[in-house]
Amino acid sequence: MLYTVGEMAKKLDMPTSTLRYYDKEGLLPFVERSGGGMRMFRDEDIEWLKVIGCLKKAGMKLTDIKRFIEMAMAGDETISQRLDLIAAQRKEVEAQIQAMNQTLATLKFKEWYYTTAKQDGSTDRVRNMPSEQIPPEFWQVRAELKGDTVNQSK
Amino acid sequence: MLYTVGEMAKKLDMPTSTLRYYDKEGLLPFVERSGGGMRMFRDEDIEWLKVIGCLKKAGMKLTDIKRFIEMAMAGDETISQRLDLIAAQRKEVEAQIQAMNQTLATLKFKEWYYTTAKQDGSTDRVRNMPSEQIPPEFWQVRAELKGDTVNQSK
DNA sequence: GTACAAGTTGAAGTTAACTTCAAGTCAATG
DNA sequence: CATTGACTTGAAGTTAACTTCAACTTGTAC
Repeated sequence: MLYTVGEMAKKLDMPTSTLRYYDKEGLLPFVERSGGGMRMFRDEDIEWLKVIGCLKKAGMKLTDIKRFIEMAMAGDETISQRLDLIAAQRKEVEAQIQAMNQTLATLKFKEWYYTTAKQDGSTDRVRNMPSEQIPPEFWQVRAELKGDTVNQSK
Repeated sequence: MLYTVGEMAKKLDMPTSTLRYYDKEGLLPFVERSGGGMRMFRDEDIEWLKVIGCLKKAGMKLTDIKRFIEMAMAGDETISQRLDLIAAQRKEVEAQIQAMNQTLATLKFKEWYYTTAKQDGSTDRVRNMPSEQIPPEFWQVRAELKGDTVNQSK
């Protein structure tokens, strides 16, 4: 089955302009052309585009994704490099998730903070609250926000 | 304790240009000025800057962060709005973490894929491998990449 | 009081990843 | 074979969040 750029865009739920842009940037060396010069996507190209989407979500720049695609086009001699790149990116994403969890912890503290303040009708009490009155799961986050040093695990 | 923009930048490990930019954009209405017009940061401003950093990591735009800061400056009447904003952002971050985990799953599949291909010296076998020979934890991800419909839990 | 590092401002430049536009071509339909 | 909607291209425009620059001022150290 062959698809025009518009059909492929609909399948992947993205604008045609993005597909054309990716092609222009060299990310889609696998798309063929009709006699009249139109892009013809194959079914298996969907998988490539989904991989591109994954790498993008992982935070890779288009130029780096391009290099990955070029490696893949080069064939089996690049398998090891591709593995390295994917493994590095996996570690990257794991680090990002860790960072996001830290951000989440801070937001949860702030949510508790404003929930408490809302009950009081004022931030006065919660702002100056001593640690003993604060749920333990927030101790770490609050200390970091305030710049206090806190007991390190050791 | 008072700090100049340079001292504060060092404390927060960010360029002075960013602090000045944030100030220009109205994110730092709390910084005072010396007689000669220099920004004087207080210790408690560090906390505000860390909160701004948290909201930025959470994916908020500077204009929205500005609105939050303005609310905080307005005082206790805005507690409820601030709570709503933080709670919404917390949900946002939870969704982002979920999405990141999906991306991670795809990368892990790809890592297995290229590890297998590397052992074979070719992608041929793994590319056409039937599901039975693939570790079950990758079935879902591979099916989504290929666009296959897979058994939904129901 | 002079040097000089560090501060100030407004304006312009940068970057990535698109999007929009204009002018023209292709292909399916009746 | 004419219409029309979807396609083509290169070029220019957009956006957010900064960074850099130039010209000038402030504050501290000697």
